[in-house]
Amino acid sequence: MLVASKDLQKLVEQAVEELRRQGAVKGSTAPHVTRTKSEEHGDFTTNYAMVAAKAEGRRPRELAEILARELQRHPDVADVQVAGPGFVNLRLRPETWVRALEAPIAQGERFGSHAPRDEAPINVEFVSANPTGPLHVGHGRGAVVGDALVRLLRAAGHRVTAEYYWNDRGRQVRELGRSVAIRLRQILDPSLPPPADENWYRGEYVRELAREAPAGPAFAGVASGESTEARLRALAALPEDDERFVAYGRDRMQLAILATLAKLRVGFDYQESERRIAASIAEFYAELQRRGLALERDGALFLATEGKEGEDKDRVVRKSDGEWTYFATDLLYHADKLRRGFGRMINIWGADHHGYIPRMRAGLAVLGHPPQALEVLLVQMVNLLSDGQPVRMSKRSGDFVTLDELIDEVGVDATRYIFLTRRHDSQLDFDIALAKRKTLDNPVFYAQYGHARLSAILRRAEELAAGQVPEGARERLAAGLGRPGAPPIPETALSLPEEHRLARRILALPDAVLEAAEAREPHRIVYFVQEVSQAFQSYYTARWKRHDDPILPPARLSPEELAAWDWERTAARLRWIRAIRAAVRAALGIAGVEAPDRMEWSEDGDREEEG
RNA sequence: GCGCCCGUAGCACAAUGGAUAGUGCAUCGGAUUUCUAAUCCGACGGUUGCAGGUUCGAAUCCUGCCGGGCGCGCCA
Repeated sequence: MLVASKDLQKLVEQAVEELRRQGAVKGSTAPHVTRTKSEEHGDFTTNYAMVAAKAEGRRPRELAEILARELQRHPDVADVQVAGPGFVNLRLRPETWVRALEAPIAQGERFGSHAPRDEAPINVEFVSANPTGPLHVGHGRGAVVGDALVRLLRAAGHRVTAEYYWNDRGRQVRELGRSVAIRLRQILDPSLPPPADENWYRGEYVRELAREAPAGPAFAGVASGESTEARLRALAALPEDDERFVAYGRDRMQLAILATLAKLRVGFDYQESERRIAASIAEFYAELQRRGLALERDGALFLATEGKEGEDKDRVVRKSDGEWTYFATDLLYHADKLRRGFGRMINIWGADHHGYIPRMRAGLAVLGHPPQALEVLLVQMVNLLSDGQPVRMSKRSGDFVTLDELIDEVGVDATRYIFLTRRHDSQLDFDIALAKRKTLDNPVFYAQYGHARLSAILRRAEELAAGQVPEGARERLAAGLGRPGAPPIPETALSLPEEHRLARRILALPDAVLEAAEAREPHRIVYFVQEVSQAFQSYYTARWKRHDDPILPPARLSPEELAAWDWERTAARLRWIRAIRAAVRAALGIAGVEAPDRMEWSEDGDREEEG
């Protein structure tokens, strides 16, 4: 059946090929088919005639006429029009669209997903925040965009590994360990002055880590038996740079971060550790040095990145004090990803890291890898607002609004949905008050409400079918609800233009998934949900407003009126609603947002509140 | 100074090089005897920052300028 762009693409290609066989065209130009933007232009369009005009030595309109005549022959094609400078616009028969609704109904939440591709898997690395503190709101956006991208790529048929890279060694985690030690001492002696330097972590969470330290497994040998007080003393006696503080702080923060992400429905297939990667670092760079790709200068080791990917200088991998730089391990890590068999690496970074991209690409180029194998999506910053007013992100030194707090405040669905309402590279205003509001200006509410309404109609139809209904109504309802053995519903029973329009829209989801995955833009799926919800809500209200033509018969109808009801039309609409609901669910599933079957209306009456 | 990103309606943002540049919010006007009530319809609103260029066709690609953001450590 012809409802996806690739089907139409094939149809037009075959038409051009047929014309070539007949000698009507030379056929050296490949046609390209797209969906139309406007309904007046039909369902699909091709600009073939304009693109090919020069090579064919014909006028575009003339070519278009020839192609149109050929396309007209397909049974699913209702009509073909030549328009404007030479567009060939193609419209499918309404029955073709209605029949195609079987796909979302049969596939359910998998609708829109494509068969696995025979390609190298894609690695998507995201969040990768240092295990030195709780995640903040900005990390949340990266997490949701990354997770939605993983879901989207999988729907498009890619094999994908979702990955987290822990920077679990180096100065930052050492400072966290030291900070725990400092706070431990302060618990025992509150008059102790804080260290003079600014490097240590002063957040409240570090105090908490210190308080809970005596129970930490890292200290099993140090702090056993006796009272908490005694165990605290034993720990505080350890030197500030004791490795056990580092291990304790790091392990606790890793667990805390993963717990926050799990709450946000974000999970990983693989977690890589910098400690593990770094084990082979000396060997790795010694080899590069032997091959002349890394050079020692002034006691430091430089990678020969100058002149690659726009890099204007060589980059340090080992400092003169003998420490390896972040870049050194990062590069080794990415080389290792390629060794693990990934054809493509997509990294999601905060926008402030954009200067790092050429360096990484240049590094890969030095190693002889294609630099394009690394794709970086930069996620722009999030402005937290409440009713349009900026929310202060920093309460005091070291503290900020954490991702945990945000999720608890507005809920997982709202958090995810709102993070997906903008393209990753544009700044995002996150209005907390708006996200909680149950009004149509809250996009999360609007989308979920639309889905709940669809479910409510089906629920009501079930009730009807189970109750007292006239002769013939029960089996029509059963057909509409998709029960086995029910009589078929003729395609023509769904007849309104807006019904056909919405059918076409939801049937575009498989194409939308491919396009969004290709563009790495999960936010398009949210737009899809928004559009479908809007179209349906409009239809719903309009049907009801007319009174004479709701989807289901109103409860107040008399037995005579019920007997005269057009149950076949109702059945066709129920089937249509099941298809819409499947498409909305599938799309929300890619966003990782729940599709509720009913809305919970708050009792304290939000509508009384002033805006 | 060099490099990257961005500039679209009052605001927030869409738009594979396609046709009359869309959607939400806000504002104003209207509908509504609920199948879930908070829904819906309409109007207003644009020299796509400016000037050139490429193209049958430019918001989109190229060049220059103007304006905004960010990055340019032997930091992480």
